[in-house]
Amino acid sequence: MFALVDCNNFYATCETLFRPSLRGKPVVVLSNNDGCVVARSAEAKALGIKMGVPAFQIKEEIDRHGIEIFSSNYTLYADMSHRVMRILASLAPAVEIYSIDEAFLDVCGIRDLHAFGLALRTTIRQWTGITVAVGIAPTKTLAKLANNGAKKYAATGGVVVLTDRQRQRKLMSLTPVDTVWGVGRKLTRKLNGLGIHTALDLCQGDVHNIRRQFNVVLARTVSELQGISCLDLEQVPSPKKQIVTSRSFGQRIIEMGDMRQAISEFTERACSKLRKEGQYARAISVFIQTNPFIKHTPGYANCAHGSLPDHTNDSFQFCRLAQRLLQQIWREGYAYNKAGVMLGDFSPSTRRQITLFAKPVRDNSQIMAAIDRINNTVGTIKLATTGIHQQWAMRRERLSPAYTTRWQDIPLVR
DNA sequence: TCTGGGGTCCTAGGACCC
DNA sequence: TCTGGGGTCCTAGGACCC
Repeated sequence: MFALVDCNNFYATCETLFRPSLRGKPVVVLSNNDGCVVARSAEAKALGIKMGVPAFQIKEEIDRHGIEIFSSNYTLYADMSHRVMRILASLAPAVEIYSIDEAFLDVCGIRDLHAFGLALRTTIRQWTGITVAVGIAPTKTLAKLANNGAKKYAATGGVVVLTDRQRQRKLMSLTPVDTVWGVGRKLTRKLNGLGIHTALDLCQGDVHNIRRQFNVVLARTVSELQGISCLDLEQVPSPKKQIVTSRSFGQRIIEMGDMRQAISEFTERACSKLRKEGQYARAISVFIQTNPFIKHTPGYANCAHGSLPDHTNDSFQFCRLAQRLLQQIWREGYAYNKAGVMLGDFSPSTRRQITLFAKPVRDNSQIMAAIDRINNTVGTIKLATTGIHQQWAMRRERLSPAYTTRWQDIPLVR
C-alpha cells in the first residue's frame, strides 16, 4: 500500500509563509530569469493564470488584479522541502522523496489509513504551515490518482483512500486520461484517437495490445491502474547519470569574454554537484544558443562534446576542456540568450587506467575538497575565470529573503 | 524587450563483433 | 538464381516527469 503526499501550490505557499498578509491573495512564482509562471496560489489559479505562460504576456492581468509576483527562491523552497520530508520520515515506515514537493510512503501495516492521512496533514500544517494532499492506494499510479482526487474535490478533506475496487473505478471514470501519471500530451492525442478518454477507459485496455501499439511504459501504467503494482518504493535514490547546469541570461551575450565567464561558472557548478554526489565524470558537453522565439533574425545553436582521459571531479580540468569546446562552437555576430554544460560518463570511483603514453595529471583533489569546505561554511571562493562583474547574471527582480537559511534574513517579530 | 531548469527511460538504427 | 544468425554497444530522438 502506497501513499502519495504532495504539497499544495508549493512554491507559492512557501512565499506566503513568512508574509501572512499575502494569504488569500493571488500569488505567482516565476521561473529562473523571471521567465514563466511555475507556481500559483489558489487565488491566482481562480483568476485563470495558466501554468507555464511567459510573465510578459500576463502583465495586464497582474496589474489589474494586483497579483503578487515572486522570482524563484530555491534556497527557501529546498529548505521547506527538507522540513516536510523530515516530518514524513518520522511518521511513516519508509519514504521515497519523489520531487521537491512530493513523496511516496510505504503505508503497509497501518490499520486506519484515512486517520493516518489526516494525521499527516495536520502535523505538517502545524509544524511547517504547508498544506498537503494525501492519496493512498495499492499501486503508485493509483496513489497519484487518489492524490489528484484529494486536491480536486474539497469534500474529501484532502485525503483519499482507494483500497476499494469500486471506488477506484469511480474515480477513474471521473478522471481524464491526460491526468494519469505517465500520460503526456502526445500519448493523450493518440489514446483519444482510439476512443480512450478517461483513466477507466485506459484501465480497461488490454495490456498486451497496449504493449504492442505503444510501449512497455504505458503497458506498466495500465497494469498499475488495474491494481497490479509494478513500481516499487525506491528509498535510496539511484546515482545520477548526468548533471546539467544551464541558464538563460539576464542580458544577451555578444562578447566571447562574457560567454567564457558563463561557461566557467556553469562548469564549476556542475563539478561541485558532481562532488556532492560522490561521483566522477569523464565527458562534458557545452552548448550555446540564441533566443529560439525570435523569428525575424537568423538564430544559431550548437553543442560540442569532449572527454577527459580519466574520470575526475576536478573543476580545473573540466573548465579547461569546456573553454576549448566553447571555442569550437562560438560564432561572432549573434546575441546569445542561453548556454549550459552537461557532465556525463560517470563512474563511482576514479579508478585510473594509466595508458602507456599518458602524461600524469596533477591531482587537485585536496584543493577541490578545500574549496567545497569553504563554500559550505564561511563564504564563497570560485575560479577567477567565472568573472567578478557578470553582466549576464539572471534576472531575479522579485526575490524574497532566505528567511530560513541566512542569519540576516530571519524575520523579526515585533 | 520579455518565453526555465533538471532529470529519466525507451526505441530504432547503425556499427561492429564472431 | 542463390549471400546467415546471433549478439552488443552507442547515439539520436522522442516521450515522459517535476
